[in-house]
Amino acid sequence: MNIIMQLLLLGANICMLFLPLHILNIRPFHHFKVTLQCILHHHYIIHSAFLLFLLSLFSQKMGRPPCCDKSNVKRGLWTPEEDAKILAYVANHGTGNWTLVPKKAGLNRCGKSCRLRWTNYLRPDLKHDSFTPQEEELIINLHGAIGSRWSLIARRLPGRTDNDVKNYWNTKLRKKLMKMGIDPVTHKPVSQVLSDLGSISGFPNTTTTNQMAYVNKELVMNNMAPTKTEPSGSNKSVVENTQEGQVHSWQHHIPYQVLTTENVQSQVFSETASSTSSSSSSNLTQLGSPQSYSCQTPQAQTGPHCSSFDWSEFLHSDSFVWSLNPSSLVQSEADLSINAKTNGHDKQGVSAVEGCCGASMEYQIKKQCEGHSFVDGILDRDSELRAAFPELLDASFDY
DNA sequence: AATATCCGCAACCGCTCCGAC
DNA sequence: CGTCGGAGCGGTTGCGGATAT
Repeated sequence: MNIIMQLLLLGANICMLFLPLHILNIRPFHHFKVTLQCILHHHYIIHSAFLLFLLSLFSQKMGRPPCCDKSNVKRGLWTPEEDAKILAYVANHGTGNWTLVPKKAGLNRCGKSCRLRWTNYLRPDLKHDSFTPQEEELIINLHGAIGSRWSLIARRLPGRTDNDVKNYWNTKLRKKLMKMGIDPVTHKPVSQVLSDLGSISGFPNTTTTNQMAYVNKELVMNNMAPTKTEPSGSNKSVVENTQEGQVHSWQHHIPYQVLTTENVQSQVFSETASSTSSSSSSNLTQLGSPQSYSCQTPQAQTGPHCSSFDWSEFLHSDSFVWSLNPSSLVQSEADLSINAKTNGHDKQGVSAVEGCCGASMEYQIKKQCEGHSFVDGILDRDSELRAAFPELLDASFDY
C-alpha cells in the first residue's frame, strides 16, 4: 500500500513537472531524461520504471533522443570478446541497422560505436600494416587538391579507412611537410603564405615580421628548423631549410605525381558517382594504383617547362580553370548533378569535388602535365619571393 | 629505476545529410 | 512540409606504449 501511494505521489509530481513542458513542447527537456533516470534508479527502481513509462509517453514531443543511453553503455577500448561478437553478428546478418546490433549481438555498446569498430578495425579487407611511400604520395597529392576530405582520400587507398588516413596525416605527413617549409594547409611555402597574409591584410612589414616570427617559433616548437633566408634566390632554399637528406629522400621517393585532366575527372568525379555502379570497384582499384596518376599524353610529357608558378593563379584557380576549358567543366558539372541525384549519399563528395578538386586540383594537374611538378613550382616560387623580398625574410629571425 | 613527456592510434563527439514516414 | 532515425564525416580526446630525463 505504501509503495502504491509512493507511486501515485511520484506520478503526480512528475506530471506536474512534465506536463507544462510537454504542452509547451520544450525540446531540450530530453536532456534531463538520463539524469533523472540515474537519480531515481539509485534508490527507487520502481519509481524509475514509472518515470520511464511517463518519459516514453512524452517522448513524441521531446525531440530527437540520443542514439543510445550513454550512461549505461560501455565505452573505451574493445575487448577481444566484444570483437568476436561483432564479427559473429556480421558473419550471420551482415552490416546495416547498427542500432540493433548491440542488442542482437549481446553487446553493451552504442550502435554507433559498433559501426565504428567494424568500419575502422574489424572489416576483413582492412590493412593493418604501415603506409607505403606510394600511399603517402597519394595522400599528399589528394590533400593538396581536395583538402581534408578524408573519406574521399581513403576511397583511393584500398584497405585504409578515413580514420587511418586522417591519423597518418596528422601524426606524420603534416609534420613532414612543415619540416620541408611547406604549409600543410595550403601546400605552399611558408614564406609564400606569410607574404599572402601580408598582402591580403595590408599589414606593414613589421606585422609581417611578427607573423614570420610566429611561424618560425611554431616551427621551432615543433622541433623544426626555421626558414633560412637564401641570398640571390637560390632554388635550394627549401632543401636547405631542413636536413638535406630528408628532402632528397622526399623528392625522390615521394614525388608529386603528374596528373591529367582526364584522369582527375574520371577518377575523382566518377569515384563519387560510380559507387553504386557495378564498375565502381574496378575504378577504385585502378585509382589506388600510382601509375594511374602518371601523365599519359605525349604532348604533356614533352611540353615546355613552366618557369613561373603564379600562386595567385593557384589561389584563384576556379576562374583560371574555367578560362582554360569551360565546356569540359560544364559537362562535368552536368554529369555531377545527375550523379548527385542518383547517389544521394555521395552528394557531399560531389560538391567537394566541384568546389575543390575541379579547380585547384585541375590547375595543379595542368601545371604538372606541362612538365612542372608541384614541388618544382613551390621551390621556384619560393626562390622568386626570397629574391624579391630578402629583407622581409631576414626579419623572421628578429624575434 | 622512477618519473615525465611525447607520440600514435583507437574511440568518441557533434554535426550534417538523406530517405522514410 | 516537418520530423525521425540511420549513416557518415571531420575534429578532438584520451589511453597506453615508447622515449627521454
